[in-house]
Amino acid sequence: MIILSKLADYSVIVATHLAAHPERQATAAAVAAATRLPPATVAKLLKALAHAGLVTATRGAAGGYRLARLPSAISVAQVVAAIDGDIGMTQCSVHATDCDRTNYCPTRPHWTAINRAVGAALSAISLAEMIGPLAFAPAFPVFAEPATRAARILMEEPPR
Amino acid sequence: MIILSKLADYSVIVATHLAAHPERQATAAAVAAATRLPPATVAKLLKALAHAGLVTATRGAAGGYRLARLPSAISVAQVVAAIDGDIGMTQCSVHATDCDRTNYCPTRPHWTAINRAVGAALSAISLAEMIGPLAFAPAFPVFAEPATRAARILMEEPPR
DNA sequence: CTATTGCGTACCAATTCAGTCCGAATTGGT
DNA sequence: ACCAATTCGGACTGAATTGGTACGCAATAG
Repeated sequence: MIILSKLADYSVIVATHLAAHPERQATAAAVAAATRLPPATVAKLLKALAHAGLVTATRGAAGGYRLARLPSAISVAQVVAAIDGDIGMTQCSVHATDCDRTNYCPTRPHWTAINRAVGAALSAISLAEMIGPLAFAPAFPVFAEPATRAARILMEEPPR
Repeated sequence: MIILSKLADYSVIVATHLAAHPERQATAAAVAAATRLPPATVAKLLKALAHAGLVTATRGAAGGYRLARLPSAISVAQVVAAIDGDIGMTQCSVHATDCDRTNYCPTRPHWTAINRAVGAALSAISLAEMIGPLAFAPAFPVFAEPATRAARILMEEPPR
């Protein structure tokens, strides 16, 4: 099970690359060369990011892309959402009206809570943090037996 | 962007239904009728869950399915993994060898950390908790500006 | 004026996904 | 001994989504 689409994955790589070199403005081709991703696809991604307002584009010769804000002010969730749309675990959590089971489905409120948690996890990490070394280290084994409290999901930040 | 596949979503509903009625053993058709999901699909899901050892199947007349363990000992992550395979945010976090960018991709360690966090979030919730009322309530807005600490992602459990 | 670069859209190929069906194996009842 | 009910384990198909490309247009620097 792969949660992020390939394009969303790429877009984070592209955005992180821009964040790593904030001084110069890079063309789509240059970013593609640096990240070794397909040029046409990178161009498409940068267009989408520009549309979402995360990067600014200057046209014409000597044009290129540049982050619209500081790397610390752009979250991974925003980059992913620019490509894949809203984050949600299930069908009914994205467009709730489509699910005719809404009334008698007991799992729905839990899904929305889980959604919020996952979305928050991605919102909590900025591009600046993606460049640097690991800032946190969750220690839970992923497939452990269920813990008693869902609140203890992420770990404390280690002492720096 | 929808994170879980429809089948994984259904499988949680099916498993939750079994967890809600642990006394009787239900046929695939009965579960399908109760959940109003396509019968053939429910049968397929139950097969997969049985293969993963989460439910036990008894064949023959008066056969049916039953949870293999107590609802509190089965996590949502296990149900999802039985259908969709391992949980991972990106390609390279599931099968790391395929990604030839491993060496120079600075985002990879962060993804693995995020993966663990999401997997832990799903592992922390058992089927028993999916039946009952909400046990936790994350209060973070999903698309807020990135917080400084990724560790503060999930909220404290509210006083019961 | 021309080369370069982004913009928008349309398009194609391939993979994955949701769902169905069928024969075999197993068990309970008559 | 036989039959009906039910799961098991495949294969199979049709559709939807995704990844990736191509092309014409607009804008800008030199």
